[in-house]
Amino acid sequence: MLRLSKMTDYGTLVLAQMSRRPGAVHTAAELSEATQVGAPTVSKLLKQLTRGGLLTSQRGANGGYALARSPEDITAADIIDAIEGHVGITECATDHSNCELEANCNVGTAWQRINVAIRDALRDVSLTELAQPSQLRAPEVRLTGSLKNIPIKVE
Amino acid sequence: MLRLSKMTDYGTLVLAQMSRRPGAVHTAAELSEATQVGAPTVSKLLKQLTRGGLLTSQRGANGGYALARSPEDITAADIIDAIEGHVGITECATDHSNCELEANCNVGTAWQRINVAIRDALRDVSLTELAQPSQLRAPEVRLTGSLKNIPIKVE
DNA sequence: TCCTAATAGGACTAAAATAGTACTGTTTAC
DNA sequence: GTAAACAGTACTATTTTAGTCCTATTAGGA
Repeated sequence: MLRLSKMTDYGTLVLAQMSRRPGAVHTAAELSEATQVGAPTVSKLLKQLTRGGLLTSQRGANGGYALARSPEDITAADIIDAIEGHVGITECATDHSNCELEANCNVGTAWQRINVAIRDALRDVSLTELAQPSQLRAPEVRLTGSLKNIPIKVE
Repeated sequence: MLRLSKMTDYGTLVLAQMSRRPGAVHTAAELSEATQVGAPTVSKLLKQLTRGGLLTSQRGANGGYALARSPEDITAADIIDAIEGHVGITECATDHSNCELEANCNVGTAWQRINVAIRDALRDVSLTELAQPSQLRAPEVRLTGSLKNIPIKVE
């Protein structure tokens, strides 16, 4: 847990690809070709990103998708929100039926603090940075292959 | 995504319960009773937490589990590591077979930066804080019921 | 020594979330 | 009017997570 879904991974690839020509209009087929992610999947992602306000779409012949704003103004938080929905670190149920012991459930604000810190971190990184080839490579980390192949060892 | 699994949620409840009497030895049955989490599940959690070094265990009659160190020295990161394993925000595969396009996969260090920020946030919160009844309640947040029932709305 | 209380470990099943696909409808350019 | 392209939705398959159960091991006490 605490990791990105594959869809977000793919979504980042697609957006990174688009950010190479920020003004251009890209078709789903073209982006699928460029990223090697399956066409139906790319199509689904593009719809989600459009609904999330990150892309604009143009129907019909010569239509396609374009970035709704400059890559600097798109953050990791935006991408995750668009693809995974706006979820926090803890689940939330509007229904309280399964919790008998109130004594144990004062475990709230500390997690909220963590959650805010996470969102700050996510908001602090732009698509531009996400799309950038990495100059400083961590010594033991291999950086070929897609995002999902980057072993991240923290501490 | 980017949320805690139920097991981590339960694990926190169990640890919070134990932190009330930091030196004491608790049996799995007792903790299940106190937290209302199913006995086999609590048992499984306690094993994981023990393997993770957060608890010490004593077998046999009068045996049970105790905190391996003071609640101040147990962090949210420790709990997550013990229960969910030491994972980063991105998946990691040792096998590179599915990634054809190397051009798209320079998307590494920015995620690493985010990952480090997240781990810092998790390391900054101790079990003591997690177990504390929350004094400052966010206005719209209901803090009765278990952890999973706290709707966390960020921004 | 034997019985009971307790954890250790692992295998297995069930449920839920995710990923991926397919189909049908709508819009627009030529 | 036809083809290109997105929009929306429903469905299936896969994977992950949650939860249960069984057997083994350890330790205390009668």
